[in-house]
Amino acid sequence: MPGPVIKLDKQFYQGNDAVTASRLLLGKYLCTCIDGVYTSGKIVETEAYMAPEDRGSHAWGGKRTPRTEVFFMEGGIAYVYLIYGMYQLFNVIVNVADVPQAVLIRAVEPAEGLEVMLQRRSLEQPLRRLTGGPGLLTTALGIGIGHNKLDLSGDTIWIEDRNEQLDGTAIIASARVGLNIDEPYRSIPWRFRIKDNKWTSPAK
DNA sequence: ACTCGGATGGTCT
DNA sequence: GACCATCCGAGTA
Repeated sequence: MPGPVIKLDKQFYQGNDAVTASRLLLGKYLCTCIDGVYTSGKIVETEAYMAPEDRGSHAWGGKRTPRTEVFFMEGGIAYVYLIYGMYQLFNVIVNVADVPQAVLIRAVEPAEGLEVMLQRRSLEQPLRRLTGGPGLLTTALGIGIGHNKLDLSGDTIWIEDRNEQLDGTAIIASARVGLNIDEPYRSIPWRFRIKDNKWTSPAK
């Protein structure tokens, strides 16, 4: 018998480090209600950013700037930023205040609101590029820079546990994507994805 | 199947 | 002014 649907709360976000949360978020549902329009997707790929030690993180070394201040808030809020001038990437800040950790959501599998997502992505068919990539899923779900620092316990963007079973052996861990940094952080396997899922992002 | 380059703008030195 | 936690279309095969 399936259990109840539970919205992830402060307990979850503040009670896990980024690596643990990255694994636990696989199989959960990222949901948005933007301008009254509901869409959702099952999280199938994540990456952990473990500042202050992690050189791959924007908050590496505990660096505080206008952009990184969000990292030092309590877990359970959104960090959304612009990359390459055109893509908006969605992260979840986790762990307690002043421990600057985040989980990047890299891919979701479309769940509800398919027509709206297709429209937002200007696609006719649900191809992998509908939601298979960090800059794509935000477009499909209607997430943007304006949602930076948004509290995920509200009713605009949130994550649900629908109590679906996820076998631990079905998780693939590998090196994170696109980081030009020194070892060991270049190669640490902090990218996680559900094995054999067609919606995971194309990058190696 | 793959490799390559262009688009585009905030952030930090 | 260099660097990006990216994506897509064009070219080659």
